[in-house]
Amino acid sequence: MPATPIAGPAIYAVDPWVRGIPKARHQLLSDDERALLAKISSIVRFKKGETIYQEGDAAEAAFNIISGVVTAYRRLADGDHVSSFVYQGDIFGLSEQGCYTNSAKAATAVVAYKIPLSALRRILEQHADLDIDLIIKLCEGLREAQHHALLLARKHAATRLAMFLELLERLQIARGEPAAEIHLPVGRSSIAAYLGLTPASLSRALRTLTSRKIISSRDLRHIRILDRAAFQKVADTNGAGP
Amino acid sequence: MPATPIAGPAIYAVDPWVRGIPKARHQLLSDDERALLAKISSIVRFKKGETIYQEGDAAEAAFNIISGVVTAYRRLADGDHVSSFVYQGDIFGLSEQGCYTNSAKAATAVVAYKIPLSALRRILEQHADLDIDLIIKLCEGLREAQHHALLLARKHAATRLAMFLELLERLQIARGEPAAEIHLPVGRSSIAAYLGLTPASLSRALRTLTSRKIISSRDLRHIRILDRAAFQKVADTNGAGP
DNA sequence: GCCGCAATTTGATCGCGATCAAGTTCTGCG
DNA sequence: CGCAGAACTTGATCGCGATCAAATTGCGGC
Repeated sequence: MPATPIAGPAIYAVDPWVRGIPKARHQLLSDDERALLAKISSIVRFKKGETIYQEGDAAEAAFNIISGVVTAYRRLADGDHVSSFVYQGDIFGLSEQGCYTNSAKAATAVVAYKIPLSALRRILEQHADLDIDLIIKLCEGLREAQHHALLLARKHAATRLAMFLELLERLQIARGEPAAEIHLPVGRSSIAAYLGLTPASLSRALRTLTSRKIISSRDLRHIRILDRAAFQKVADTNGAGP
Repeated sequence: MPATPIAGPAIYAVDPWVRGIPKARHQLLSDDERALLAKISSIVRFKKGETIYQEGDAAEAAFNIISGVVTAYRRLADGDHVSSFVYQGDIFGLSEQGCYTNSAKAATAVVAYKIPLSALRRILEQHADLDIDLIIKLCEGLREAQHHALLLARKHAATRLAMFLELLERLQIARGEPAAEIHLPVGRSSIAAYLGLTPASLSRALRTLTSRKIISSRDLRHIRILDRAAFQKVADTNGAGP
């Protein structure tokens, strides 16, 4: 009975409830676990704009962000595709057959734990608790990737933008930050690359929502939702997937 | 030092090499593990077209496909978005806070293990090996979802189609099936829903590649690649992400 | 604060996929 | 085998985002 691989995100059944006792999403690691990880990992710093690793490099370590934001992306013949914005507490450094499967660069100044893969392997073999927590993190990542695909399937630029702003707001709330205003972690072109739009189209989409008084922006990095009902309508119904 | 959640698929550093000894992707579970799972799970069957569960239902079980193909999708106001086609050996039934996060229906007749979540929890707590295997499966699923997003970021219909056919071929090879011809597991409209196209546009994209002698189709479910070089060009360079 | 460069916005035009509608083929079932 | 309904293909038109280019704004360094 040979089992076989996947055609898609075919996983799951495990989430923060898996252990019966829900953990807050932001507090997956216990103090003991943190101590353990700290012992085997070093702290590294990156300047804004610095490349952390590139697709195809030999993967020797994973990273766990202490502060700052990292952009994970793939370099394509015709420009980059941003696959995610990685925040404080998140793990990144996905590898396949010993090589990184994407590139990563610091969107802001970044401080992170650098965890050698060899050490990580050892830990995982012994520490069942950490396994579970990693599984939970993976499920979150999987859901995020699925959400990204859902977003990209939307036809209208304004809908994609609204879904993205919704996501940022949700994450801000989950992090316990004030959410009256949505903070954009990166510049327009990176957001456009995440949304599958050109910077020009993104700009127009912002303009559309702004002129309809659905959102307003204090500056390039801060957006406020003025008309929640209209906003939801744009995010939900409009711009249908075909 | 509060850690925080994600803005994307922010995971990884773990893959089938994680234990030092690579496992074939299709043989993640040892015989012991299979026996263990078999003991706690029941075998269920679904007829073609039958709904297995729906988004929002209380999640009581995960599934592991023995044979057949399942379509995982989300129901949207304006039509469905297919998030993955799930094959033999894959696990599905992703839940969040006790409810399924997507719907699933049988694309063909399906036989599957049904694994109650309560049992799965117990197993995972005790069986470290299974954890690792689940982590690997999750990483695969995550990569698939990221690939899906990459595909959906492409502008031209023909490029999306070619990337999808490439994926199917890769999976066929991984499963050890002959790959001279690509087998489509589902009908046109499901493929269109996966590609973020209308059935009409998908049909036209097929026509384009066919008339350019890049592919040929024996019938609605079998496609052959005639001109590999041209095919790669369509899949890689053309239809750039913005 | 001022300079220079990069990022963003705006404008005009074009092309591709959506849409709506009408054939055509496939499929299941008596 | 033939029928009925669904799935798929094809056609004509429209709209939105891409594209290319120019104007403007924001930002780092001094």
